[in-house]
Amino acid sequence: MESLGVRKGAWIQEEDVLLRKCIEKYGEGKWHLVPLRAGLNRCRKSCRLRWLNYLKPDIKRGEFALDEVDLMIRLHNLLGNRWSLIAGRLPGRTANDVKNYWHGHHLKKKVQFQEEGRDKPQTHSKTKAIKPHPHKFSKALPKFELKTTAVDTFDTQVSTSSKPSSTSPQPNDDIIWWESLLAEHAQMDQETDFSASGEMLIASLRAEETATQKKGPMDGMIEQIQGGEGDFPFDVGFWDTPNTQVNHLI
DNA sequence: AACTTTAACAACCGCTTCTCC
DNA sequence: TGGAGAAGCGGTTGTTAAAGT
Repeated sequence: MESLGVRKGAWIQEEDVLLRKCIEKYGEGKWHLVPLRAGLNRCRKSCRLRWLNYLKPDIKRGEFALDEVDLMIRLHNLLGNRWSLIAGRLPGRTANDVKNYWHGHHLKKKVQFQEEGRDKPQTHSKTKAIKPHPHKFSKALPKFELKTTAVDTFDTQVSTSSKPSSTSPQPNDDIIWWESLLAEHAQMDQETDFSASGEMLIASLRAEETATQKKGPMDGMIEQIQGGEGDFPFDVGFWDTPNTQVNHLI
């Protein structure tokens, strides 16, 4: 329960200053303490969102670049409306930014294309999304236990793929499973450029696995797919020239 | 006035921690 | 001491209101 009588609506500059000072002093996290520490009459979630979507120093503002849009479309095609995961692969962009852009710009263009009877833009009429693994893993969960639940039709198709056993994790089994899963997905996308998405992910995962042998294959992948801010090929130039750098990986 | 853009809220979910038995 | 349920928290996403053009 949030305390009664908390302020709502647009933030004023004074509040921003208080919040910024508080985060600078105590760091991110412990959001339930932030209103108290900052002396703000706001609920914890309001403070958190204000920081993450607006005040955080590394937030990139302004128009989305073409390569960002391209990557966004690819990831949306792969993941569905998992805005936080998509934003995690777009440095400086927040889930809110991505979501707003998608609704404000991308869907509008999509409708425009359809109305003009032109070739469909780079999106699908029906998203076939891969539901990523849980954002956090319970300590009680076996290391390789996957918890995939159906998102829409795609997941039911995917469920027919033989998933690696959680009880006997074999090296590469998870990669192989993802490989076939993404290959299925890529096949559905053959008429578009998005077929590269799955291969990009697989190539990245393999590279990641090689680079971090000390980790299990899924560890690296999960971290990446969860949208962490670690080093990931997606962020370092793989996508600078969409659709052109994929070939050398194949 | 209509449309677009964007910040913020509300609802929901999953996980962790706490409390009780 | 361990299990079950409740409560709290952080995080995500859909929606909407307000500001801007």
